[in-house]
Amino acid sequence: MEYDFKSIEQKWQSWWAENKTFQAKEDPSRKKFYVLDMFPYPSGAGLHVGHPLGYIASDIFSRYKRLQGYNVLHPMGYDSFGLPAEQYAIQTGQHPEVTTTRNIARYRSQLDRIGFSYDWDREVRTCDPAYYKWTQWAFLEMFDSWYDPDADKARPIRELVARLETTGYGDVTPERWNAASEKEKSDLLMRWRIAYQGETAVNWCPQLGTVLANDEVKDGLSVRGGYPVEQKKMTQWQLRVSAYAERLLAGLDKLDWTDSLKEMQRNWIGKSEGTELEFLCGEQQLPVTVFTTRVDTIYGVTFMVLAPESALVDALTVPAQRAAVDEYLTYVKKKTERERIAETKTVTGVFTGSYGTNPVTGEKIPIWISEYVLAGYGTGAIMAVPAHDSRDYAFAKKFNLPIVPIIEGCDVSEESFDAKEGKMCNSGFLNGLEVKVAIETAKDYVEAKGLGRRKTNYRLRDAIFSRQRYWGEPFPVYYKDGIPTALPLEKLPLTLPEISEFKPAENGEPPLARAKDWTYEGWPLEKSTMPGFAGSSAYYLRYMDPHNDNALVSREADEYWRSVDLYIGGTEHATGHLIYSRFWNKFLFDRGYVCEDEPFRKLINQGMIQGRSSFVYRVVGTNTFVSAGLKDGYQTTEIHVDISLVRNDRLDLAGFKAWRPEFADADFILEDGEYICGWAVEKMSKSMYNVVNPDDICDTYGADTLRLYEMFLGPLEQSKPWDTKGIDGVHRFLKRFWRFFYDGDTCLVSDGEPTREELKALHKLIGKEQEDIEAFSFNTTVSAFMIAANELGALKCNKRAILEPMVILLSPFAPHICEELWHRLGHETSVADASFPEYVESYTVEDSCTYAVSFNGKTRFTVDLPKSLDKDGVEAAVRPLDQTAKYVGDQTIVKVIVVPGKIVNIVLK
RNA sequence: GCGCGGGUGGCGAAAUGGUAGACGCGCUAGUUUCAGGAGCUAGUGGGGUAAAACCUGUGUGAGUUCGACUCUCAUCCCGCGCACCA
Repeated sequence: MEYDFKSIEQKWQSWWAENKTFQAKEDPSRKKFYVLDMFPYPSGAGLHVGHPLGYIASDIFSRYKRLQGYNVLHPMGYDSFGLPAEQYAIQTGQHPEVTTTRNIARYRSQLDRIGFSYDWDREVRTCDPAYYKWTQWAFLEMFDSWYDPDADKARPIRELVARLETTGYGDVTPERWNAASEKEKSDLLMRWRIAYQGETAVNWCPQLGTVLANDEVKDGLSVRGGYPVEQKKMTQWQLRVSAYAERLLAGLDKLDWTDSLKEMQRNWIGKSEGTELEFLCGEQQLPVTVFTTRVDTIYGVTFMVLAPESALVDALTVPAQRAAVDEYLTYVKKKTERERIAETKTVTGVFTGSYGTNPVTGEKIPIWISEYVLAGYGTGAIMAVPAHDSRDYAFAKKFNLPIVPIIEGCDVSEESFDAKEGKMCNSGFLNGLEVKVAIETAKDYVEAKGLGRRKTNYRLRDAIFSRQRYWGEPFPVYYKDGIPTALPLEKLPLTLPEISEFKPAENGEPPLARAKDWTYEGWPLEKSTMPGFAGSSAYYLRYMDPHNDNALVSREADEYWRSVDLYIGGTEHATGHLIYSRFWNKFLFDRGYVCEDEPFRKLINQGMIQGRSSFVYRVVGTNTFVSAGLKDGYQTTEIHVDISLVRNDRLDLAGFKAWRPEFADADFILEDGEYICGWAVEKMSKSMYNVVNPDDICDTYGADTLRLYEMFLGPLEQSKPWDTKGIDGVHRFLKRFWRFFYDGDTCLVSDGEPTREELKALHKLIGKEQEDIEAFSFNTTVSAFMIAANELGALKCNKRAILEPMVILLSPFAPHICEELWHRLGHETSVADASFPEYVESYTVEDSCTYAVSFNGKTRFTVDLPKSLDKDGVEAAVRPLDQTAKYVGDQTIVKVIVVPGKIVNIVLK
């Protein structure tokens, strides 16, 4: 019987499901390993061949760990709340739940065909009330907590209330607190709660009708849909992520993530250490605080700049400048975020008419307003040092403000000197100091004189947590006398009400305003819902204990599974999900609900798989198509052609004619009797006719081939184009592998003793597979299988003692064929429960000098050498021996290069 | 501007400082099969040769080294991230 992947794959997929082969159970007697994929958002388009790349890698790793004896948790679920389903609902009137359920079913059937070892009993869906009960619970816990900077962790809000009542906290005295009304108390507590309501500038997207978080906006456009976003002041629910900035930053050091991803998070958190200084400004001598990282340049300050949104603008504008300032503010306000970004090179600004006093020099300097100063960062006001800051420089040049260099010998006639190097001059007590020293000296000076203080700023903002949307978790909050009040825990989950239409209500309120009786005990419930990242922030915890109705995760389950050992997913979540999850987890850790403060110990980012589009070239004005190699002789238009009509860049002419009516009578100019298509690497999308569906690959080649091929394509972390033409290679390998066992219906497997050569081939593979899988180098592992097959094929080896371990080795990559062969070899239990073959190094040691070998690290040989060594050629006997490097005379051999028969080179130390 | 990755055959790619291009695709030749497809054998960086020999070759230039795709410096290009962040 030939390798019949179709029946094999179906058979074992059902068998695994029936036998619950991959069900994970807590078992304290066994070592655990938790392998997690970033769960997908089930979109209407279904999976293309790029989506499963990471899933295949994690599945291989899971199965590998299981063979190594670990108790593996490998779950899957769906991130099923979110904008696209709701946009679709608005357009079609279909309930998002309906489309979401349908999309999930499609995803599931696509995933099932690939033969993943998921424990589907642990599936979670973020839109399931039994799941989002715990999202709402976590929100209430955050609402019920404050960040205690002394303990450096979140604590119950009642502890803060107790302090406010007795000793006061911050600028709130006990007298003020105790005299405050309920409403005032609520407002005050919002200043400290982890989940709080507050007014800030938000990213408002009119087309989507909702606010968005910073990571949901890119280049002034919404990430979902690409609609323009504008800044707007609104009162919103927010999460105090900024309180965790330092811990989120410090925690990175302990994580086994790639440097680039850590760097992205560091950039996003944006720590900057500097100084805050007070300048007395205007007639009223208003103290204005500025933030700077370069106090050393204080003698070079020639003006100040306020952000247009700064609260001080009004007070510092003198009557004579009022009209000009108003005009400028109107101009700024009119601009969308996108225009602002596009025009960053244009320098704009206006003079307030006021002057401030440099606290160190006493000098009077003009105060300007400009949009290059951001209200949201630092204090929204800066001291400008045009000589040593390029933005200040551009501004000074434009408005003819003085530029005073304060570093010896620098030339500021053409551009500013931003580097932190050189010796200070024109700077009073700082003169002669190196810049780096001067920064510290100036900081000390300013603090000692009481002019300012050291201050650390972060770019990381609190997360805006409300969305004016329907398809998300409702906030478990109602407004009692206008005071935001937590719903009692026993009322959770607060389920989404049915509504008839998904558009915002006529009065501009969120869609939930359309719900009948959206109240609790007669009080109105919150009408916005939570954002997409809410449900994905703790899903990895829920997998540990998905059916628990009393807790997000039980203590036992949490203490057993602890945290994710390996997390695989795309890099697009670097500054969104991966920040929020870490924040969320740290919060739960602070409050004692989980035992690890970091959720994902190791993280791998799989690359994207791009499409490979094919083109035909139509000669302009005709219905004649010219082959790619000849197109230069004609004037042509490039037309995307469906890649299913193309094989190895050769066009299926009949298929092409049948594809579209207008091509039915197409003519072709061929080269060597064939039409060669052009190609390009582009994103996979329907409009480019380059989408490859994994189902189709499973139909023609089988899931095992798909799995092997996706791994073989190249390094996991690298982005690469999908090119179906290489797939035959791995498919051939599987067919060859099958033929080691069967020739037609004849079983070839014999019981003989393996030879040393055969054992060598096997153990080379075992060693390579262990090494490569641990290093996530799956493409070279697949190569190693092929090499082993070549070697064993040349040896005509059909011995059980070799083939049986081969089946185990291959099973993480190609589980179906291996399961089939495993059972045919007489086993009754799954190959997934076998043990990984033990590696014996001595089998792989070379016993002839066929290859170059070295003595450094892995020792393969010792060499008998004469005591006197001649660089140009040494006669020596080389003996195979797996021992460590020996001495030659009193010198250590560091390396010896050997080619057949002679020593090429010797290195001594 | 700052930061992080990368540049190796026609293509995807391998190479602890030690025979560069493993493995696969594609291509070429041979062979097998009624055929479709597939299988098997050999070859395949470039130049050179009847075949060898030989010369050359990992973006570019320098350096360290007996020896560099690999390490260091400079430079050019590509990808990604962050960015009027003071």
